Amino acid sequence: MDDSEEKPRATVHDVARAAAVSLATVDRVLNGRPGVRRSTAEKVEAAIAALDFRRDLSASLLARSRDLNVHFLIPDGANEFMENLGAAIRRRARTARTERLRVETSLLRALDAAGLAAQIDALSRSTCDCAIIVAAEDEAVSRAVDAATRRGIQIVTLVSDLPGSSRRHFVGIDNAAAGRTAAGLLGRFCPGGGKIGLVAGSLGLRDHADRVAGFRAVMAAEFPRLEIVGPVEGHDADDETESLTRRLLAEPGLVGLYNLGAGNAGFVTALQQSGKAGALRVIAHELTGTTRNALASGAIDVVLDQNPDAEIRAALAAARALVQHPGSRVEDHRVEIGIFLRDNLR
Amino acid sequence: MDDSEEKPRATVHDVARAAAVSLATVDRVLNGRPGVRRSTAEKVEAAIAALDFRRDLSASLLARSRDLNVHFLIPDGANEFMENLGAAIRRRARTARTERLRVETSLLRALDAAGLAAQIDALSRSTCDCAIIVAAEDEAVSRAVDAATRRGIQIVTLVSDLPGSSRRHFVGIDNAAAGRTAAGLLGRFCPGGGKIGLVAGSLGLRDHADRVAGFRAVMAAEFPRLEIVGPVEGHDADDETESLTRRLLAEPGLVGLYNLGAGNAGFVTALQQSGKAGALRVIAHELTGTTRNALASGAIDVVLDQNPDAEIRAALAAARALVQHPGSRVEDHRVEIGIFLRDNLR
DNA sequence: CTGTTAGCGCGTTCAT
DNA sequence: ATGAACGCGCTAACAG
Repeated sequence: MDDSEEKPRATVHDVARAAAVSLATVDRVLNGRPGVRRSTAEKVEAAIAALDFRRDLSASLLARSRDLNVHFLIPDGANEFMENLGAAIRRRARTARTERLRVETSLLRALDAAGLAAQIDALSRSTCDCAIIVAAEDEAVSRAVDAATRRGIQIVTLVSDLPGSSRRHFVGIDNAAAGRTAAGLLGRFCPGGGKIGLVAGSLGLRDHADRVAGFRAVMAAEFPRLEIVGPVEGHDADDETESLTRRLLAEPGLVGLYNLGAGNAGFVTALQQSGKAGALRVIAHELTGTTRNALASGAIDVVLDQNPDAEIRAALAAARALVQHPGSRVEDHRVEIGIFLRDNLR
Repeated sequence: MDDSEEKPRATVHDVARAAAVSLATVDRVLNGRPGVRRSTAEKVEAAIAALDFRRDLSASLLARSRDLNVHFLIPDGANEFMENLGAAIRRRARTARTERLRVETSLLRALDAAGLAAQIDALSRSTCDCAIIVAAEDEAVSRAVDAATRRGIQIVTLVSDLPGSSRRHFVGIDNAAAGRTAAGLLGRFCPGGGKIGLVAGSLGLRDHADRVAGFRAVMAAEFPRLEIVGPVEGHDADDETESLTRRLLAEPGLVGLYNLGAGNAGFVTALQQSGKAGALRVIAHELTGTTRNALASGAIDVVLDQNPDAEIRAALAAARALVQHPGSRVEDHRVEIGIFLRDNLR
């Protein structure tokens, strides 16, 4: 009825004995420090493999009387989502101290690639085991990531990926799936057919483009009676989003709206003022004060959300794993898309 | 730009010094072992509070050269959900060994309260720090939980709560919210009005009753044009659920179906054979092989899911916290309700 | 009842 | 290039 027996884990002592060397030598090999002959190193590697040795991270941190240092580099309050992300980090940071985890956060000007690259270059191995960054694709940033990796600092990308670089891990949602889901819901919400208005931030942003593509694919395949109007591009700014939304709302035969970008405040304002709030089926992204209120009032039906807490948790778990096994690859983590109606607001 | 400074954490040495006693005495107080005078213990407690001391769990486990022992007591393959839960435990158990966490699992006959109580009574403090149990409400089980708690074993309830007992923590979804969400979606799916059929396992089960209540509340408040038929009770058995569903499907004017219990295989069979699959809007619970296929084929529109991995993760986190701070209360953890269409299947 | 001490698995001087 | 010895925060066996 119970699980099987398990043998105790191998320790550095076991490895040292098996390789016929001292503990210090094993430690040097383990941490890639110099001062060990090629042949000796190989004996140790062999012993490690043979015994399936895995270092005990906790004991390691204890011995160094040092915490695991993780550094977040994220855009400053560019929008409510980033603010929520920051809040999630602070929440986690408090309980993290108990687990010998120390998280530092640097807020950077949004979209300042050069500044971000400089910050990454400034990271030192002695005060930072792993950096978790939110970055737009950029050549300078990729180079900084590569350099940091060579210095032994693990890099994890969050929310938006940096495919070309040597980042060790990505944490974020599947944006094409988010777009598909929005279409699946709106299609079922509007069985009578009609027009659906699309509001984006910028199609130059990878995540926005992915959402549009997913949305289009499902609409075309499953809901031929619905016609897509747009997308318009509000550049994630409230005022621009508001006026564009206002124009969309004037479209005759409009039955639904999908805002896949930020700028929700402007979006909701236009919706309320049109007098059509509640009569149209509406989907937006990210749970924030604005969207929560709109859910409660019925102006928005569904919010798709990338749960900041889940993303932070996944990123920190990845950080731990990477620091513990600097060699092995940790597979990317797609965070589940949160779907919220007023009925399941957390 | 960075976070504030933080002072190093207090250690047992600090506490011993502040209370003017030895380490051993501090340790005795910390672990509630006998052999300490009342007055001495109070001095130590005071010092602990004053220094905001928190024991280092890893160091503690290291010193005892012992893992954190967590014991799962769950129903055997009563249904696909429980199987998924078991699979999630096994998945987690593998990576857990690295973190000095040892998980043991006992599978029990479903709904055998006496058997469960006996298993709990058999738990020994020396081989089990925390038990995580899935239990229906029962007096004997509650008593066993209380006894175990007195023996120093932390008890966490999973999926279904045991409100009367001294269980230290509950992990599960908000079932009323799940019911509300189903209503919110079906209501929007069927703007033309009509009848919605309700299929339950048993209204004697707390979670099922909660779902029905939530569903009813939202339907009454927001969708007066929809009429509820049922609930019928299929007792989570496939054959019974199938015949009851078949009867519901004969109802004239039916536009939607909500199966809030198990027995999905029977439910889907009835649906397919009626020839109405795809024409009705349908919501069910728990992602399983059956429901995944039904989502893909279009027989089911939405599946509400309590993510087993998330529940296991939350339960283990609670176990850790409880063992680390046996005194303090850890607030219950409501797992988010997963909402899946064919478009965001993971 | 209370204190002393060795040691858990690992990292780190400091010798050799 | 390699090893011995001590300490990290905590527990436990043994003295007193």
